[in-house]
Amino acid sequence: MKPFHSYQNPSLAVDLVVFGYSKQNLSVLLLNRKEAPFKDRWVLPGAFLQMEERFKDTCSRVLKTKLGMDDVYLEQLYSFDEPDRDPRGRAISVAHYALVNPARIAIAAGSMANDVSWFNINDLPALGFDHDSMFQQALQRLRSKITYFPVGFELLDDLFTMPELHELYECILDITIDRRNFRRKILESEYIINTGKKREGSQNRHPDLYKFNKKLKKNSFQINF
Amino acid sequence: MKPFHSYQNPSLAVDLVVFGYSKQNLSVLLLNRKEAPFKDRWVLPGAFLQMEERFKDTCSRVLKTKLGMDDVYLEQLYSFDEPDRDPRGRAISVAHYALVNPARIAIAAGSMANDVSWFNINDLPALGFDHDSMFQQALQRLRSKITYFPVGFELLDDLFTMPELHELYECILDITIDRRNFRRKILESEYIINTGKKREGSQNRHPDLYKFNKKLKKNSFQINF
DNA sequence: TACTCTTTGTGTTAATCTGACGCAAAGATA
DNA sequence: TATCTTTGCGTCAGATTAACACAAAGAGTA
Repeated sequence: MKPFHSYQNPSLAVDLVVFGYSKQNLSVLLLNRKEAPFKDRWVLPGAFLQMEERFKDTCSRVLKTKLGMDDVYLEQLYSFDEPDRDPRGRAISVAHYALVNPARIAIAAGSMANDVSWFNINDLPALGFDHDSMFQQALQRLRSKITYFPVGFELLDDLFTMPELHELYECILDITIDRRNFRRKILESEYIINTGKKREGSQNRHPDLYKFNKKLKKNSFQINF
Repeated sequence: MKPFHSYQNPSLAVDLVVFGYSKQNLSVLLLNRKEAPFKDRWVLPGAFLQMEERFKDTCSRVLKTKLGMDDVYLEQLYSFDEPDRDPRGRAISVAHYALVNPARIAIAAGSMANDVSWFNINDLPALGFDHDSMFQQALQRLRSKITYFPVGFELLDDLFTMPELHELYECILDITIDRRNFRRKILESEYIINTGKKREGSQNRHPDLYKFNKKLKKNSFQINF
């Protein structure tokens, strides 16, 4: 199919804010550019749309081929259209964010090791293009979303403990939440289920293992921290 | 500037969900198509991007030339990219929504009268293209936004009464809200100011006239109804 | 002028929710 | 068995909310 419109259209791309949570750290995946523009600067991974691709297809392609990730939570954020956002010419980018559990993927393998890296969100370098504002928008969206939708389980293992979930929320929202009040609110929301099992191996009392409730009655809730 | 990317890019368009509030009715502006595809069907107003235009420029152009509107509240919603969403060929559309006060614009003037019309949101025809889902998404966003950001004043006159604001919220959210509790919450949010004047002419007690507080300390709040 | 009807502005109160915190059980170590 | 830390469960005062009562304002009417 050919475009039916009269003038030469802008290039279309996606850019990805890939969040990973590991060891009480929320991180973002960045790429070190090897060519101009923004040579040697860190940027978000992205790619131009290929024929007949939908945005999510392009995102999956990037995640798969550049980063070796499969089956990732993905959400469209916003489309960036400033005419000069790419020095090479007019390009429109549809920003997305992804949530991955770094434990499940082999990221720093092979040739990638040098130019792909996780950065703690509190310690980011200045990014190329307009990627700083893409990141800010993604972080804002994630912070907002986690208070009314169970996206946390995308970042954790299938089984997790209450303290782990608690730390995730504190880390993402960058606030401290009373442990006991957090437990009460989360349990009232009914979006996690106690499996009856316990996490073994720790020195002190073994915490209960929970899993996410996949048959939520309501598909949204509101928790105010 | 020419695209620097290799393949022929999809066409790029914007589509607009224009909300208007009048006489206790929330309405959307629709266009009756005169050509195929979707001839004689109602659709959202929209247009293809022209050279160097940003999305908002294109939106303003549509609002100005097709609908005679200036200076309208506008927000980007979501980009729609299904390959077959336009039978004429691959086209990507960035949906926006706009809030206007119908009293301020002369809409049904001249040649437009036949093919442009307001529809109550509860009484919409089936729309062409994928515009039904665009509308649904816009309504959802508006409902969410109005609970944490003062967008209501875009739909009302500069001066308005408490009962008018109350009705606007009930209409948009499609719920009933206790009049007195609504007053308390809105006043606590400090996003409106009592002007001291009163609306004259009504048969009963003359309600106070309020205006929106343009120097809000906090730029967001949360009201739960 | 006094009475009625309706709308609008203000206040009250009981029920609910929230934040802050106490305490005991569980597990490992000494 | 005692100690230390973490985890699970409960309590309670203060804040917030929903439901509702009531008086003031305005216009019409007898």
